Amino acid sequence: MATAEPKTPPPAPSKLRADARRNRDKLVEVAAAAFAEKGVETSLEDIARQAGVGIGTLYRHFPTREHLVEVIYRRELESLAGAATELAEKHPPDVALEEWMRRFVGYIATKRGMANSLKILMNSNSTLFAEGFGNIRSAFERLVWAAGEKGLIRTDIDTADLLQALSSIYSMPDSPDWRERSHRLIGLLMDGLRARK
Amino acid sequence: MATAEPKTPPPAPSKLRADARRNRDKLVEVAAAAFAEKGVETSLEDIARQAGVGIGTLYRHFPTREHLVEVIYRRELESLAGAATELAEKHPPDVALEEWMRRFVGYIATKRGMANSLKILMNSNSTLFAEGFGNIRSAFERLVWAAGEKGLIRTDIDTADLLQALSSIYSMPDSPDWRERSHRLIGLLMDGLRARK
DNA sequence: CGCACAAACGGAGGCGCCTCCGTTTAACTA
DNA sequence: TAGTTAAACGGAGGCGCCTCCGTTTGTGCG
Repeated sequence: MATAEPKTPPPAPSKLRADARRNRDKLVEVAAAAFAEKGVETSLEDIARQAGVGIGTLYRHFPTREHLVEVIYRRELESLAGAATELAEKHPPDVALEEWMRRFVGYIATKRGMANSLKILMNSNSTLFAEGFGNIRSAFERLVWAAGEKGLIRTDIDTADLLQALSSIYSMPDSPDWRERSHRLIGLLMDGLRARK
Repeated sequence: MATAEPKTPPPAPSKLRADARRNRDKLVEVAAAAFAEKGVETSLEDIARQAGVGIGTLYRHFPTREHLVEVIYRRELESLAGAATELAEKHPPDVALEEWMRRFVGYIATKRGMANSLKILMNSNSTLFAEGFGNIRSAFERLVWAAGEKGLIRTDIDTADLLQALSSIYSMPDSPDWRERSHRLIGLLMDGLRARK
């Protein structure tokens, strides 16, 4: 009988009054930090408080928790894809690739425990994900290709395999030395990639 | 970081003090009715109130909402399987079969909207389901077999197919005439079963 | 400017979740 | 029957969710 209701979609992005825009941006910023630090279960009232707005304002901008999560998720995905271009400009291709992979695992590390919310989103809005993941994949492929082009890494590898290997870090139990472990793994992969076949 | 915690399992069934046993039984009874009528989202405080116990008592017996749902779910599954035997004793095999199918459909109708809670349960406790469904399947097979034995229905049908057909009612949109529709469908299936090949 | 008014704000209030702990009571013993 | 005690009770209280609506404010217009 009572299945999940669609609710009204998040408000159209443009044509907001100046104060509304300001508050919305502030909320997004605070929420991103809060989710990263304390997980998606963070109290929305806390987020509103930290953003210096009333709880009503938060709910007007993001009618459900999932709407907010979606916006943050999307933003991070975009910034990750964008980082590829930026890194490619500032570093040699292989270094750019390695650094990007580190950021990638850092990103998915954040998403542990978010699994539930993400699943709900995936069902209700699967285009978002196709799109987001597509951007990530092509950003990654550009980096790999550039490094291969310069002869810095081998060219006979399947980028999908590589991405899968990185994603599998998701299932590593979280321990204090988590970051080191993942960096070692990435180092290992890079050595493999640099090895002449 | 913050994934779903296991919590302590539901308290062992036996060796309860008399009052505890009474309260537990009453809670189960009330909860079954409430879930059936208003869905799994029903307020637990309401259930406690209706059962005439404090909310603390409810939580002592069922540390999480899922624990309570599981107990109800299991109970209903058992009673459905048990009904097969009972019906078989009181009616001709084909009538017993038809009536049982109606009950089956009525049962799964209750579970709409419960999907979420059930999924959580399935992940955490999959043996429960294997067991429960196994009982249902064999109860159903007994009925079909008995009717076939007496020559009341054909014997060349696959019970799994039939059960699947019944389950598919799950995806029928809920409308006021839902029950009639499902009964008509069952009638149709029965006619098919009775038809000499 | 100053005005009008829709847009946006914000927080009180109602509800449900869950925990904690002082009080009650069933059950066992002498 | 009275006494003891561990088991069980229950509800107050703290927190978070979300809605509703009276108040404030940005914006466009004369």
